Amino acid sequence: MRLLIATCAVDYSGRLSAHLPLAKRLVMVKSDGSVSVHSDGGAYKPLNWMSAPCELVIDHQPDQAGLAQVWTLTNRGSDVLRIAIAEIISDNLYELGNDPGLVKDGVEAHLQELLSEHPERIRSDLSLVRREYPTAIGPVDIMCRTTEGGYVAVEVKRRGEIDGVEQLTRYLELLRRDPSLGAVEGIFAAQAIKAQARTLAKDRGIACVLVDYDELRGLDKDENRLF
Amino acid sequence: MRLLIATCAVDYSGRLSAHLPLAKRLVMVKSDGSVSVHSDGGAYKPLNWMSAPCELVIDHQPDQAGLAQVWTLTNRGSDVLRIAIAEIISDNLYELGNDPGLVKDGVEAHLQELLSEHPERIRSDLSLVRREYPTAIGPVDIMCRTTEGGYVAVEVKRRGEIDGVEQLTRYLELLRRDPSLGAVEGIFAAQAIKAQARTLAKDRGIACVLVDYDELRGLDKDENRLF
DNA sequence: GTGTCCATTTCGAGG
DNA sequence: CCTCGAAGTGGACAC
Repeated sequence: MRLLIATCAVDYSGRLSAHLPLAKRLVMVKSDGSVSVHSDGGAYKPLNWMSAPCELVIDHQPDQAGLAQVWTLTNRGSDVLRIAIAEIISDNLYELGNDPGLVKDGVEAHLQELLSEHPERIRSDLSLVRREYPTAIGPVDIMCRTTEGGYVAVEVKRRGEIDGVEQLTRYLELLRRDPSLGAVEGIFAAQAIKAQARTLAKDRGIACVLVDYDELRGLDKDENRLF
Repeated sequence: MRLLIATCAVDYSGRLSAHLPLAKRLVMVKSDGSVSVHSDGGAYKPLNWMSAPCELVIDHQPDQAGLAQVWTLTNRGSDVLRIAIAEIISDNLYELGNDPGLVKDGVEAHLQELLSEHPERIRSDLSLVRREYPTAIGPVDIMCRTTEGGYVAVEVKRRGEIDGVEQLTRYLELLRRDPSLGAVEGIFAAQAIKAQARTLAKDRGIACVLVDYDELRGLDKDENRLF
């Protein structure tokens, strides 16, 4: 990784056009060739960048007065990132090696997995038909049956928002056209559900269920302990 | 901005749990207090981070053997980022000052602006009623009338995807309940429209129109040249 | 402050 | 390889 602190102006032309006037910034060049230009504020997102794969050409003798170097980055598309460097304050190269990578826990996939193993936690009368129940417009997260024999389509989200309700509505529309299923209920299950999503769900006759990830995980662990 | 190259392990606990085993990485501390941990690959997104506002506490005498420092970052929520530093390879502080900021051109707002100035480019029989036409559930991007006097609601997207069709559908549902408008058509306009979005739009009786930003911008420039 | 929607989204999984 | 959905999305703007 190469870390350059420099006074520079940046122009990007591609999916949009963007310009950065001359100022002191960090230019990060990763070993895969990708480049990002950071200011000393804002979140982690750089002001400008070029993702790998891309090609870097450095002009050490730019025509324009006052410029030390001009970097031109291009990729397969028509994107061009041009970094005009007036002054280099520092320039360091580090050998970091490959990163062993991030381990995540607690994303939607885990929630869906735990809920499908404990459908009674969604509603006491439910049993699992299958996860990722296929339909023409995409898979229903969890398909269940009630003790009465009716079908229940469950949409799982970490955060319940309006688009999740829309998604479940589309599935229900389709499933209810299938005469082999009979009546199909809809349940929207999430760790937190926004008021507007809750309102829309109610309007559509969809039940909302709040789920507790930590509790579900605990349940799972307790069960495994029995063996 | 402080740039630290260090062998470190990272743990995040908050909206999810994540762990990074010991490896050499870049730790970037911005002047607003935010911290991000970067590997030497991937896109610009860091492996882990803590956004401002947050608080950093450094333990210079950690109990655990082999650790030089332990950084603990906390924010208002219950998020905790812990960076266990085994070895510091380099540590530099730079004074970058405030960034003058980015100037962008070509985002959805510009597309909407250009289209509302040239509604005939959406469909030849259209004239503008108004941009951001207000409804109870949010503004319609562009509202037009036909030469016949019918209304047409236009949803503008840079990239046409399924949620854009859903959004327009909600607007149309509402607008069609308004007896003062009469029949209301829907048009989905975008620089590119995905197959699934196109299919859903067709199913909903919504027309799709592809627009060329460069051509529109050219049109706009030509027109201005006349004066 | 809250809610909504865009983004050069990035990232990962699945076909 | 592309397509699709999730994200600790972040950020901007309206209400």
